[in-house]
Amino acid sequence: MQTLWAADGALTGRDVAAALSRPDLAYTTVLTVLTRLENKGLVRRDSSARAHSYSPVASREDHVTVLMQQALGQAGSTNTARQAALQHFARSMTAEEAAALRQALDED
Amino acid sequence: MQTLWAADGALTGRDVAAALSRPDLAYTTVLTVLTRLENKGLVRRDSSARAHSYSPVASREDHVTVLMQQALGQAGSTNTARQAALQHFARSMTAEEAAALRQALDED
DNA sequence: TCTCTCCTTCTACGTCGTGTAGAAGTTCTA
DNA sequence: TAGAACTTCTACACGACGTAGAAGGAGAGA
Repeated sequence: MQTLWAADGALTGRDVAAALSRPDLAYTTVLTVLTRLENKGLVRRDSSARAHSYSPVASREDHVTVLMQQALGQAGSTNTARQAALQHFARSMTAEEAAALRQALDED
Repeated sequence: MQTLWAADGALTGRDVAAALSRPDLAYTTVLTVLTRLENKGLVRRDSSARAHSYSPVASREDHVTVLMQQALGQAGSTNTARQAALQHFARSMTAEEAAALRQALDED
């Protein structure tokens, strides 16, 4: 679903349908999905032009961050629970990811 | 749903129903949910005794880690995409969380 | 101006996950 | 042997999602 968001920038419904890896999909299907994404607040619509154009509300990175925070929320609300979960997560990462994360933490 | 897993250890269906914060729930409802969790591989069942007992397959921390990795997967498959997402995530954390994560990374 | 084309909006249908639970069948136990 | 405790089967409502057709409005060229 969000796969379409790889093509970033403001796109019209027709553009999105064309950029999609699924040419068989009906145009109205794409529109419906875009409308639902808009209702969920993931996408913003510009209705000024005749062909409405859609753009992502948040960057992909921001979106992933929200998802990760939600996942972390499953650990519980206490600090210790969250920290324990983070420790497990840290051990699950590849070396490159760990390095990138460490660097980001140091930059602060 | 997973709220029940706060009470850890192997519990029988009756135990789970009792430990639940919702006394109004029918016993069979709890059983159904447990069976579904088992089908999803989140819970293991021991059918040796008459009253089957259920225990979590993975610790809460492991489960959260899987969820976080899935979320991270939304960033894309390339290293740069994942690292960018991790950097955003790092900035979204509280100071305590960042400290815990840093420590876990250092322990390695 | 009229007609064709493009675009949006409305409505709909099947499927799946989930919350909830009753009915029926099975097995201990007093 | 009867009752209690358990499991299993089946079911229903509901919301999210994927998919798409029908209808109606507006711009553009003849």
